[in-house]
Amino acid sequence: MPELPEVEVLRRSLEPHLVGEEVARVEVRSPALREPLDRASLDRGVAGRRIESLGRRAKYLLVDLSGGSTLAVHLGMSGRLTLAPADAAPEPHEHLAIHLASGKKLRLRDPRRFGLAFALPTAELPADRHFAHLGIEPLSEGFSGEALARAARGRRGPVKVFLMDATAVVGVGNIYACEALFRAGVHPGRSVARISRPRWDRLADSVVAVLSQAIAEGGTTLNDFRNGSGESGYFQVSLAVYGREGDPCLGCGTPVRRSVHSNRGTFYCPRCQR
DNA sequence: CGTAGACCCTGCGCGC
DNA sequence: TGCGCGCAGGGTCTAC
Repeated sequence: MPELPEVEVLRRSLEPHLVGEEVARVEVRSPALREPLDRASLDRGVAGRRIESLGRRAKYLLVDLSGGSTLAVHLGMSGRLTLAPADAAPEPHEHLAIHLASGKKLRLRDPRRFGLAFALPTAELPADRHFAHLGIEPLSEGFSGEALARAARGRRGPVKVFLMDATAVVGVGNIYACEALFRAGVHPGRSVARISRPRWDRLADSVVAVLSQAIAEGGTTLNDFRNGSGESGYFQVSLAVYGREGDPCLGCGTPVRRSVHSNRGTFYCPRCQR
């Protein structure tokens, strides 16, 4: 489910339910995620603490806890984080449950197990190996065509791969990379070395527009977390090219084409995107 | 040193 | 209907 907009929608929808809650206990049901869940570290850094706020960095959801501790959760490809009554039967692939003193539990389900969850002292977060290498936040003040051009300097390869490279820009995954490139009229296979400044400007604008719109649209359907259904607004988002191979381009009617970049499907209009 | 590709894992939808 | 195949929104590691 998660690129930046999905994580941001999740953050906003969970926050009012979680802030002020106290963590009663941490239940590690199955530790086998991308990195094994560390029961002792989660106990130390999460159990018994109060949730103060929810943040986000890249595609990580950050649960800030009392005493200067942070719980970081990454949903990978198939992760779902939902609220449920504490006595609700565990779902299949429910790896972790954060039990709250109020009688609810925050549960992490992740069939493909590409996700992560770990605790760390908040002060150590910037230097932590999961975060230290991350690039610019696309919805932050400093993001612009100039910032993109600067990040791309000295790099090669297709611009689509660059947009999805978290050491350059964070939060842009496969869907929104395709959508932003379509909106900007830029061919996904174009080399980053051959992107003019006006194109970088258009690309930056498109990335911001696509992510913002997705957040806004996801935000219209975010009552799910009360009933724990786990659905998000994801499929409500109107996609222009992603998943539309062979269907007419919304701009010119040319069939949308699919190619592959670093093992990820790429959707684009061969006529509108150059 | 970058960059391209393989790989981690399970589930689902499609074509036969 | 049943089954095998390809594909899936993540990141990282290795071989060039």
